[in-house]
Amino acid sequence: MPADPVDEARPRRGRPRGTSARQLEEIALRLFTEQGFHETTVDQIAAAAGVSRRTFFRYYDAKSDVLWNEFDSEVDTIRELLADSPEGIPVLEAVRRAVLAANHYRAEDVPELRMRMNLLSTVAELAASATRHYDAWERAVISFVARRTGQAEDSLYPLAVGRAVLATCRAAYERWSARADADLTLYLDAGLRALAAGFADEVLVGEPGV
Amino acid sequence: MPADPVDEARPRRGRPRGTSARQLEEIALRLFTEQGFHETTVDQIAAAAGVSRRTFFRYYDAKSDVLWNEFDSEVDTIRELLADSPEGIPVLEAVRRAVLAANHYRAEDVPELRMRMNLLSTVAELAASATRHYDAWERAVISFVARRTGQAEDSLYPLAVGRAVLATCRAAYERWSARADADLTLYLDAGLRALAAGFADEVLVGEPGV
DNA sequence: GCGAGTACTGTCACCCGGTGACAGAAGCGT
DNA sequence: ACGCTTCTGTCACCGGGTGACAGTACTCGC
Repeated sequence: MPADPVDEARPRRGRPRGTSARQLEEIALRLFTEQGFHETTVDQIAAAAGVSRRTFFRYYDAKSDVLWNEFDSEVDTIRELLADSPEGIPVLEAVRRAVLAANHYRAEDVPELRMRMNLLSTVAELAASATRHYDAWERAVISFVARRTGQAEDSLYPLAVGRAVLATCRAAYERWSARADADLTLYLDAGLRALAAGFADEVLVGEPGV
Repeated sequence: MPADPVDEARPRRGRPRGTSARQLEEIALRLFTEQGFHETTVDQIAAAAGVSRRTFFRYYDAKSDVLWNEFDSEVDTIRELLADSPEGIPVLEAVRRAVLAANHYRAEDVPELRMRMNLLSTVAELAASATRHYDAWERAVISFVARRTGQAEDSLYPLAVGRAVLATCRAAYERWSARADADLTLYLDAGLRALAAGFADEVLVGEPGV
């Protein structure tokens, strides 16, 4: 995402924008759900927003980036929460708290969130694009673990923890978006607790309260 | 990968193949390391193999698939090892053993393996393509966990275990390909043991024996 | 109000990855 | 020799993504 440093105060200098990253995301989400990801061309999204194809690519580097707008901003939240985390508690416990705190959505945003996540986990190309966006997320955790354990960021354990935490969260996201039976944070909590317990056989026997 | 059911006995019916998936992989790996992934076009790979561009896409569905040839076959090994796993031992312990057993490479294959992994973890587009290939790997673990714990395959815990295991292995792969200081299996073993211990702070303090 | 600078926009041309259709090439069996 | 089968090359096309460049619509200083 090249520009768009948040919708600031009105008085800017040059020509005003013809659209916004957020508007493009909304339109894209609607078109994707209506007619499918592959069946929707960038031209269509751009046309629906009243801009040219070239302009679309000035807001997003790729067609598959258009649904990640909101998610990307969540990373900063997690990084801050981890930085403010108290010293005493175990690493995974701190991570769990930060993740849960960052994943509270307003009830009115939930339907859109579910739509987006359904697409992100269903369409192969979108799932592939996840890598790049989760990277920053992962690095936030990795840095935190490396700092807490006094290791280099390219050491095995910080790397493994960062990836495993992310993987667990993605499992929770997916489980949640597939069925509409419980709160997202409930799954995140259960998954991360199981991870911290080493996925011992005892904790694997039951589903979290449905 | 559409066709290529392993190089069978010679006497086949129609026109003989002009190349093989393996040869294309070797050529691609060489060109990618020499001049970069993006700088190498499919035309170049095909030309170096003496076939047309169209033929390349009959061996691989995408340019970014060309380095996954060997890896894809490894999945069957893991699935079999998990199926033959004794009943008594914990789930994660069984998974760890299967992964370690499936990841023994002949010393002469190691340089190529490292080249490939370097590219796969360095080039963004290749890292993104990993999703699809790891999927089968993940599902093997998920099925196993679901069977052992008596849960559905789309339940949270099997999903989380499968993803977390894979994530840990990827961390080990990456750590290994970045530096050439120890055996791959050593990192896999250390990572998976740490995962089974819930990444408790005590085990995170030291690097595995270097 | 008027020009200068600024920040965005559209148009155009181009490359490359990926696909469907179809004809041709090179082996097999009888 | 012939048909069948399997692989191949050529061609045409679509769509994602990019660089270059000109145009547009603002704000600011005067």
